[in-house]
Amino acid sequence: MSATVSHDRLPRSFYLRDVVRVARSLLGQKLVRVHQGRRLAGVIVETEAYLGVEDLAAHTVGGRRTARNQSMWKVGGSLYVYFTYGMHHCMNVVAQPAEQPVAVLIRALEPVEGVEAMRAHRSARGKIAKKNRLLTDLCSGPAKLCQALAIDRQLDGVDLTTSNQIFIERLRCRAFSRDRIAQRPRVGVAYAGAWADRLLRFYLKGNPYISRP
DNA sequence: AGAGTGATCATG
DNA sequence: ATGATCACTCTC
Repeated sequence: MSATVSHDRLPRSFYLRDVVRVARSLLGQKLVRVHQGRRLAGVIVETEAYLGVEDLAAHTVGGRRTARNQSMWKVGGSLYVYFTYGMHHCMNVVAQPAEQPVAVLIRALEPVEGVEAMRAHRSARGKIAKKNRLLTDLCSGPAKLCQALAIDRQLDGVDLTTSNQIFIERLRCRAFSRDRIAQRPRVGVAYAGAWADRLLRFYLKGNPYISRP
């Protein structure tokens, strides 16, 4: 046994639950990326739930199943990474059983391990905003955190319960209480009609690491 | 408020 | 094949 504290990896059963429940329960858990032998990690502070075939904002709306989004159809605990705007990657945690194409977009982290490597990754990509030298802006957006943790399509479809490259460790046994979680409309989905107004974005109230106030 | 950037997807 | 779109970020 190691003398250091070891945190349990979240088990399959965590991910098989209702996607909104998973989105709330992921707050406060630790996302770990092992990259070039180093741990890059951050505490999840902001998420969004995407509800599948009926959700006009989801990539799987209407039952769409394409080369890009096929990972969303996998079993809960799988990773879905997509590329957009010609330059950005975003990562999602798939929830519920296979063939139920729902997922949780990870929108922001509080960086806690490998911060200097994260900064290097963010700087390497063209210009880095001066404000991004601040710890609070290093992982304060879905594409920013993927850049910082070196997450791209190579990781699409991996199983978070077994992968050695990326996984989620349990820091909290219980989800935060309702009064500590803000519930807002999702970002960037104005096109989604009635679904644009649904309160499917979750973040820790008052947390300085979220993507926007 | 607008540019950047190219994969992706529905259409034909 | 083609063109519109895009679960974003940065700078103006």
